[in-house]
Amino acid sequence: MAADTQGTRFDRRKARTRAALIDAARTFIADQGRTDVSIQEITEAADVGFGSFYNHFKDKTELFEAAVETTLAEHAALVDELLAGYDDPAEVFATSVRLTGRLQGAHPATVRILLHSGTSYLLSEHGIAPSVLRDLRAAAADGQFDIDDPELALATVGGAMLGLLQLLEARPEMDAGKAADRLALDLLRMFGLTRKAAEKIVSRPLPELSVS
Amino acid sequence: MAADTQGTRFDRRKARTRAALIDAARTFIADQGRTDVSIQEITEAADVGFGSFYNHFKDKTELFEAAVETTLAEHAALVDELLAGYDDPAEVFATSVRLTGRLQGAHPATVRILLHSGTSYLLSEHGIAPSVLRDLRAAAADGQFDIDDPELALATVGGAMLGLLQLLEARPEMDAGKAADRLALDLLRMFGLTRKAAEKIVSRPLPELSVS
DNA sequence: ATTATCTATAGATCTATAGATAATGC
DNA sequence: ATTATCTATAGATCTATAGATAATGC
Repeated sequence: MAADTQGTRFDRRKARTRAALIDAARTFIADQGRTDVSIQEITEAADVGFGSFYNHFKDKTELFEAAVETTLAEHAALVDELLAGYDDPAEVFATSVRLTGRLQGAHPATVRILLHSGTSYLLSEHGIAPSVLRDLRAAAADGQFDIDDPELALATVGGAMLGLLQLLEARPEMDAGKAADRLALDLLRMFGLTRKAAEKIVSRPLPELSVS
Repeated sequence: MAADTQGTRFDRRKARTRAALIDAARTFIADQGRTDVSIQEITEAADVGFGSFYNHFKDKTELFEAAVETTLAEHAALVDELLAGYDDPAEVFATSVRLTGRLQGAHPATVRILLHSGTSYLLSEHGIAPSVLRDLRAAAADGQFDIDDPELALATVGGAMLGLLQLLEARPEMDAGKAADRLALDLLRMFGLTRKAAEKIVSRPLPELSVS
């Protein structure tokens, strides 16, 4: 069997402990929305000795920051992978929105964690923000999108996206795909496309989002 | 002198203590982004005896919820008052966005608290959500806005608004008024207005936002 | 007389560390 | 030999309550 990771067996054991702690932290955020659990509860949930916590994190804040950043990174990696085949910036943008709006079924914990972090990570290096910003700049540069300030556009669409996820959490009976597609359409229109042009982009087939 | 409030002097004293606690809680959120301060720190900041806390709140959660709700209510009252003279739904909507984007100068603590609460209050009864929803429905009903699902529209614009506030927090050198007006324009366009029509609405004079 | 406020404190909880144990490297 | 893990615990902190005090109502 191949090793899970690079490095010695020692390193892998260490990484496993760290991952167990981060996973426990993520579960507390996603299931209970709480970050004020005791370190003891965390190590118990991670099935790890209490003292091991301090081998990896200075305090709880550091653990929860790592947990959120890990989640953002995984989300970004997922979207990146699914969008590998696309290259038109407007389509890449619209597809990111359509996919993220459909995330709840396959990755409910990720959605909860994104919502828990609120807007504080909208401009973060760790999530999809950098690549979305790149797409927005590209679409603005080739004249597809009418954008004045790409960072403002990024903050706007990121916030709107969180708003959609929040609504879907509150209204589980809603059709998430329909709502996500509508948001994508609205955002394209916000960038100056006609309804017709936007509909065309939004009705293209989506890559498959599989449960992990 | 007139009493601050209805009720007996007893009631007023009680209300003052409660308000001091809520104010202390708001200051902790706004200045430090922390809700994990001890009850002792809170009562000290409020200059209130420790035990008094329990006359008003069951626990810290209850206090901080009250603090956020109070802030949302004040924000809604402020926007309501400033918009008293307007009646065209599209203009009311655009003006709400333009004003809230300019909130930071006059009410920085309010902005911090809105951001701290993230998207969780986007659909709350206590803030401006109910009246924005009303405006969106009205604008959709008379054909000014192309909206399919008013709640989706509400979540979208609320999230976008939070995104703007987050960006302005991170980039204090930005021109808040310009950014807010641009967001208002973009959102109008999102609802199907042409750039020209949106510009016309967004260039109307604003009511004055005074520091309180 | 009533009720909110305040002070003091018991008991619970929580953090951070020290020292022992176990796993791996070389 | 080295290093992460684990267990145990001292000391700090924190919560919730009890009981005393002070302000107001009638």
